[in-house]
Amino acid sequence: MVTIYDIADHTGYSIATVSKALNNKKVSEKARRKILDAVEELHYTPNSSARTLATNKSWMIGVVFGENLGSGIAHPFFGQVIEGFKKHAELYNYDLLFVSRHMGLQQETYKHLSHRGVDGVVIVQSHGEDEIKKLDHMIPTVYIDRPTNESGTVYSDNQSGSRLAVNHLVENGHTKIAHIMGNQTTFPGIERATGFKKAMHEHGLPVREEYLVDGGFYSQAGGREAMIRLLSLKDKPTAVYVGGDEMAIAAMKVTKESGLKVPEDISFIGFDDIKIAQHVEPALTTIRQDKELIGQQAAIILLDKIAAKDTTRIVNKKMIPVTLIKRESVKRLA
Amino acid sequence: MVTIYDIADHTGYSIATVSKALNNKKVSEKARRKILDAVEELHYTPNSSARTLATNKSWMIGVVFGENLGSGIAHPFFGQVIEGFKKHAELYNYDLLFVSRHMGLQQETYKHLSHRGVDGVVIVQSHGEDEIKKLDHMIPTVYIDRPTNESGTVYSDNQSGSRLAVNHLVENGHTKIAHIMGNQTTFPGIERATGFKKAMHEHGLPVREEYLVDGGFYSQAGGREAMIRLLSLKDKPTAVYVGGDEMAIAAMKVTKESGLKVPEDISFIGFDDIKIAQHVEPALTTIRQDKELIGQQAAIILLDKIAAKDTTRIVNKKMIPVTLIKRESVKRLA
DNA sequence: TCTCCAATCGAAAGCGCTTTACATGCGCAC
DNA sequence: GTGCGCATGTAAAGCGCTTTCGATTGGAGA
Repeated sequence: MVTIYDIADHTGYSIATVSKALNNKKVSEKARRKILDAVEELHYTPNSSARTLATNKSWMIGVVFGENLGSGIAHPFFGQVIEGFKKHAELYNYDLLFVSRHMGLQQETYKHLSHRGVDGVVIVQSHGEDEIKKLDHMIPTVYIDRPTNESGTVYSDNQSGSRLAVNHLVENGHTKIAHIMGNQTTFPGIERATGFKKAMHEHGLPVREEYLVDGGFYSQAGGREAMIRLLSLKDKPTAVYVGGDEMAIAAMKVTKESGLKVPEDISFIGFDDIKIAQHVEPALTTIRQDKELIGQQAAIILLDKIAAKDTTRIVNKKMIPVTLIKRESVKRLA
Repeated sequence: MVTIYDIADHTGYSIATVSKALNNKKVSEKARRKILDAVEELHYTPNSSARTLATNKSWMIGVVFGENLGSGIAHPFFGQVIEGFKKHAELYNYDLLFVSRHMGLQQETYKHLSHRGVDGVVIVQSHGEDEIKKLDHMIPTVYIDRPTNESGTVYSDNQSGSRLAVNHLVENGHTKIAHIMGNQTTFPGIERATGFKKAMHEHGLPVREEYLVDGGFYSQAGGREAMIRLLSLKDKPTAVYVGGDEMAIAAMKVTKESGLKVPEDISFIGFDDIKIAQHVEPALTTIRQDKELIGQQAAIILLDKIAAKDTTRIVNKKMIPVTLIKRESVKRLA
């Protein structure tokens, strides 16, 4: 391994001067030139551990996926969010460190992150595990899809999304509208359900108890179960607003299996606009979350925090607008 | 920041003893106990940079996505592969470092990786960019979906996949079979096309020039273009084997748009079995690559290399079996 | 009681880099 | 010729940890 000592020997300068030349500090042009030439010639590569040790700055950002996200990196929603985050962070020369979480306890994850000396942390999850809050006292942190009063966070405007969905349904003549909710301990689940109820009230529509079913943690299995419950009702809804595309897709599927037609008999609106949404039959009308933008904004918040050595405990929340994507799963009622 | 010096002061032992206790080296039970207690009490967290500097071992594995993979982490195929890789690497306490590649040149990526001192590198891409080979002389490396004579690599048994596809089509009475190829500078593209030709020959079927079209880099746009060319033929194929699901989905879509029925008029088989495949209409019959397994096997190879300080230049290639997933996009010819 | 050995611990060097505080040498004005 | 200030370079300490090798200790055996 070639070090600055080798460069120093080779050029006749001291290691201090070499270090300065490499860091664009003040040295004569002549020295800089000679040193840079030697760097080239000897194939010198700086050692980031040594630098981190000396400067206490790692240029790494830790990425933590919540345990409930089984698919991790490959998650259809959060994967894209992280990609958006990464693109922005890269511009500022940060690398992303995906830490392992098999140690189980969040407590351990938090220790691990500080062990690694990351400059900041982005946490991707939607519920529970408050233990990790401790992190924030130590390392700049930004949360995605999860509110917090201690830190930065970015999430979609879930309530407006619900309103968009209900409005669209009402405009198409629907009044018997059900809602398959995401788990009610998750932030998006709660917000979307709340928005749904508000929007129904705004239209003077009743929120019927039996039209409000829990679909669990946004999986197809959960969506399927919830829809089955809805289908077993004597007085079925004519439209259902589903708080997640995966659930919505499963819900559509099971209603088709039951012999009903989508959207002729029952209309559907999802939430997320994951890639699959446009490919199912009928193509799913849904509320699109801007995943790239969410990731990017999270990166912006985090980098700001890092730069500011933010000890001021500023709480920064960003709500990202959502849009209605009209496709084929909603039918106008005669 | 609390260091081993603090622990040493607090317990009365030297930093050497503290270090040993923390690393399960030989110290008395009494010392170990006192030290571990102090660690707990003072909330000591080791500093990985210092340790890496001293041991020359970072416990990080660098992850590099090829530039041609626009979607990066969110890629429907490679995202899952990396997730499989991660799961295995985690078991051995490695963290994954996704390095930024905006610096452009592979040359730079390679420097960056050695700058970071990662213990190993996994490269995810399917073509070109040979510059990165240099890496392998420095850092243990494993490639995914890309052959190399210098290193470890894992990929699916593409040729067998093609055979599976062709056999299935032939069994269903098809003889006029076209192939939309992945770009012929990519390894999977070449292999699948080769396998296709071989299989056709085995069945005594001609490989017609105009039935072999290039779909480019596995995108929907490319698949669409290629299919349009096939549809413009006077003598159309009755089945097309598409070297990638994204392309296949687009191809099916455009033939439906053209007024033809799938699979009644034209049957389709894809390759990959990405998540969307089962949701399109008709559900796509395809050759499934075992993404988790590919990732896991890549991790196994890499960790072996790292452990062996492999200077023996062993070339380790693993070919992962593929399976035919029958769904609805292939129709038996009358 | 004395010797000797094994077990246990610690001093110190070193990993590669940054940074402060100071030394050196130069040109310039007087 | 003297003195001054400035530009440039360097010595050395320090970041937190590992590891070698020698010092110390306690106890077993004679």
